[in-house]
Amino acid sequence: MNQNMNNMKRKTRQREIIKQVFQVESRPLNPMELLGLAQSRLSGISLATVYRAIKELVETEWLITVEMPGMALYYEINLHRHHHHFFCYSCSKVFEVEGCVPVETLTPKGFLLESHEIILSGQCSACMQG
Amino acid sequence: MNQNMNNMKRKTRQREIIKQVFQVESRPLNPMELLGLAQSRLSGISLATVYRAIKELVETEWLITVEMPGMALYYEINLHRHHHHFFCYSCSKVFEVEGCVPVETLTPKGFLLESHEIILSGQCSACMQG
DNA sequence: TTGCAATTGAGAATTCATTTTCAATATAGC
DNA sequence: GCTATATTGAAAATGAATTCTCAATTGCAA
Repeated sequence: MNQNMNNMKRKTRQREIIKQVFQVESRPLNPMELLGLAQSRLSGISLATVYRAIKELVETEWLITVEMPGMALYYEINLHRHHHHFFCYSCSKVFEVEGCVPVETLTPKGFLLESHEIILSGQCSACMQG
Repeated sequence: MNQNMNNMKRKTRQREIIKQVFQVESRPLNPMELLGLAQSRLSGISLATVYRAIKELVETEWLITVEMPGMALYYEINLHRHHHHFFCYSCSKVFEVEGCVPVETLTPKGFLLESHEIILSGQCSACMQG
């Protein structure tokens, strides 16, 4: 009878916590970072659940993928805003960077520029002070 | 007696061809691209040999690593020149891009910028014409 | 040419991120 | 509270890139 329940997404403690972590941290996270942060709120949470939640949240576009060169994927809340990233060599955290620069001037002759990515690296302010 | 031969690097057909391919293509190559191009010059060449040669050439700094977001590593001849890259969505080839833009203006307050990476993406001139 | 260590090819092994399996558990409609 | 089923945790399985193993081959000094 209750056909309406088929394939219905349920609100679970794990999924709520995973979204909370992204909101509280407000920076891109990779699956292992996310696992650690989620476990500090609910110790039993598993890596499989983290991956499952990420997958769903990317599919619904609540999260977007951040590809950092040479690293596992990071994910961040989809803010629908053009921006770039800063990678900290000390703590390996990734941060959002606002603004942009005129990269189209670099496009080689005859090439069509469709998108671009700028990755700054160095030390974040927390690591500079530590 | 002949201690001098210990650990000596030998000049082999395979290694010469691998270096030639980088010089002729003059763009970053990943191991599979390199294997294909090398095999067209010497059909028996194996993937293990390609990886071994890359490893040596990176150690001697004849090659440098190019990390493209979300992709296997690419390698390019070390020209000791600051530059960036263009990734073609159609043919997946990576090209060197000359010049730079003032990215330091993007650095968040309190952060220390040590290096940066700019990756342009779109279509290369060959794919635009095809 | 000879001898021997460096190098090679082929495939097995490893590594690591991610996905799947499945029995146990928990959510939501009744 | 009861029930159906979506979700979970734990561990096994997968997939892809890279490294290793080892017997056969090759480069090079003598």
